Amino acid sequence: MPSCLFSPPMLRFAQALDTQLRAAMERAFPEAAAEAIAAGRPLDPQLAQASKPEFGDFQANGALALAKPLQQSPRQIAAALLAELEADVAFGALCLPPQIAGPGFLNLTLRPEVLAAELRRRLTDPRLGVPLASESGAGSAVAPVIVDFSSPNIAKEMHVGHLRSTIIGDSLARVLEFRGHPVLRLNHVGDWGTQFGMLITHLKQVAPEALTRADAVDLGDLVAFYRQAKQRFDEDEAFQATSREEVVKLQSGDSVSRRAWQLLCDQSRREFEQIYGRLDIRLSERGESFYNPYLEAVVADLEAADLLVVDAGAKCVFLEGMQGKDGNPLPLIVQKSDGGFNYATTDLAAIRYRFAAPPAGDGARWVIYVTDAGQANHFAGVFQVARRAGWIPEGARLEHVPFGLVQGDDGKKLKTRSGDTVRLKDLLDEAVERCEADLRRRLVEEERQEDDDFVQQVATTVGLAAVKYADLSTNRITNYQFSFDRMLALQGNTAPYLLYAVVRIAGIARKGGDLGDGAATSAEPQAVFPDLLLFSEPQEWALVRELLKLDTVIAEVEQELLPNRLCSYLFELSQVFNRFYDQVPVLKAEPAARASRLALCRLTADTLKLGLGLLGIATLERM
RNA sequence: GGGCAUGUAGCUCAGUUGGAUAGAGCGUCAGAUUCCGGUUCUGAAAGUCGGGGGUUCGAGUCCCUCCAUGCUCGCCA
Repeated sequence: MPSCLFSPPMLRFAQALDTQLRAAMERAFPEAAAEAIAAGRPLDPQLAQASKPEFGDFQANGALALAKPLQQSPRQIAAALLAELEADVAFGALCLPPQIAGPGFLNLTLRPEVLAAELRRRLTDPRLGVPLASESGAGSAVAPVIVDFSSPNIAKEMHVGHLRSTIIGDSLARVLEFRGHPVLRLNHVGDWGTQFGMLITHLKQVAPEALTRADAVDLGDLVAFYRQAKQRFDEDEAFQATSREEVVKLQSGDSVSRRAWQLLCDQSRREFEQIYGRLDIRLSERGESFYNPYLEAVVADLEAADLLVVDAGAKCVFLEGMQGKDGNPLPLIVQKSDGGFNYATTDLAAIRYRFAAPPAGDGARWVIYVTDAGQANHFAGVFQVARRAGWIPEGARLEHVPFGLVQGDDGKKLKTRSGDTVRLKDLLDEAVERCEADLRRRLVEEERQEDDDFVQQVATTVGLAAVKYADLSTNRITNYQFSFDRMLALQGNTAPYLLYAVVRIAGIARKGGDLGDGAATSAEPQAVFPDLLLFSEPQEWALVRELLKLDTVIAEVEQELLPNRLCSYLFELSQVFNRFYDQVPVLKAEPAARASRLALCRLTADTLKLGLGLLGIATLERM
């Protein structure tokens, strides 16, 4: 593992310290260091974020691992390292004298003036210290990253299952975009395949107008027709045969079928767009049908690579290291015995196209699939075949980003009382309605007067924020229990709690605190805040340290593709800020302290807004 | 039966290359408030990290095994 992957706070300092520690180790133990380098495993100081605040900012654990090979006690080794570090002028400029603690940990604390200067620098940095990917030297940032997410099915309504993919995918795309990657957000909608054959066949018989006129039926009707069609398909062999013929017609470009299909897609698309609009999500639609022209080439490629086997009439690739029910090798079917293609073929065509160099493809170097964990096997198989076919360029990343189920209070898959799947639209509506009711109750209690626009605006923002935040704040791989009561709670790790911290800071600005944030009366931050920020209270230092962690957290989210890490950080930042706000006066402080404290407020608000923005969550000035 | 994932406080969940006494929120109990919005803050109780074995100076984290739960396993997507 390269050393740039560790994740203590403040990447820049961490990298400097890591270098200094390595040099110190080489000076302290030249023979062991030389041997280690010769063996291809240079001595590692094991620099990490301090596990507790009282241990400082960083800790180096390397001494413990060296005890055995060096035949010395860990504390002795730590002492030798410490002596070398104290002779290093650059280290002394960065850190206070290190402490040896416990069995042999070396605790490092950054100098207050170093922290204050870094904080001051961030006040004038719109990126808040987060480097662009191109600046951190991580490969070429020109090749697009493709995030494949949301992917609802035509003629079906979006439900909670699409919620997670949509929200997680959007957040990951935002983080990657912020880091400067060109991101292609692809909506791989289910707009192709057998279901259209049966739907069109059914509609031709019972509601032909739906296939020739836009708006003849709404999505709700379509969903009902879809159910009926599915039922007939399962029961009626003649219907099945007609449906299959219809699929063939559609796939071969028959104009009547094609037009009917187009109308169905348009109808669904309007519905999807409403949801995406509400959730502030941008997506480029590129459905399964897009890859139709490439399906035969996929099979031909696999044939040429000598991977295809015909088994029971179907063309398949047998997967390495995967077994089916009876212990037989597991095939990935790319062409059915009736000559038709299935979803594996489409997914293979998509991978092939996405990695292919333009203009024949997207030229991606990194492709991310955000789908539920139940598809892990499917993607493992598809990815394996794509690799063996040679479609994945050297050094490219191809990964499935799985997520768990949304469950109800009973721990089972979320359903309505009547047992149906929960429509996404209804779920969002309920969140906003509950927020509004709660807000109106509070307004009465606090005897506040607000107009309807304000109430609507706040309820919508908070309601949608709560839904998104609840989804993003748990580790995506585990199932999570959906609960309006928990996600809308005003305290705890919830969207409202975070939003309230932003509101408090806006309150300080309204009461006369100049945050230098571009309001008509304020000048640039350079003029508003002193060059030297002065902090005295422990609550201030805690906030300084928390604020400076942002760059590390973003790097971690990008590496692990785990938005919940960002949520945890923003929650902790809000807690540290609330402690500061509660215990340290800002507006009533002495002028020198006041300016520095306003700077903390300003950077806290900026950090929360930026972080929530990366989660796709809007903030408010009042609530 | 095979594969993958999950199992941490009463509940919902974190836990970053293996590191110091396992963390948070809710709930419970006990406190704070002339103050920038109390949607706040301080503190306490609460754990055999599913069980067992192993590797290691050190294991919630890695390995083996067993148990429980969920998902998945050739022509749906």
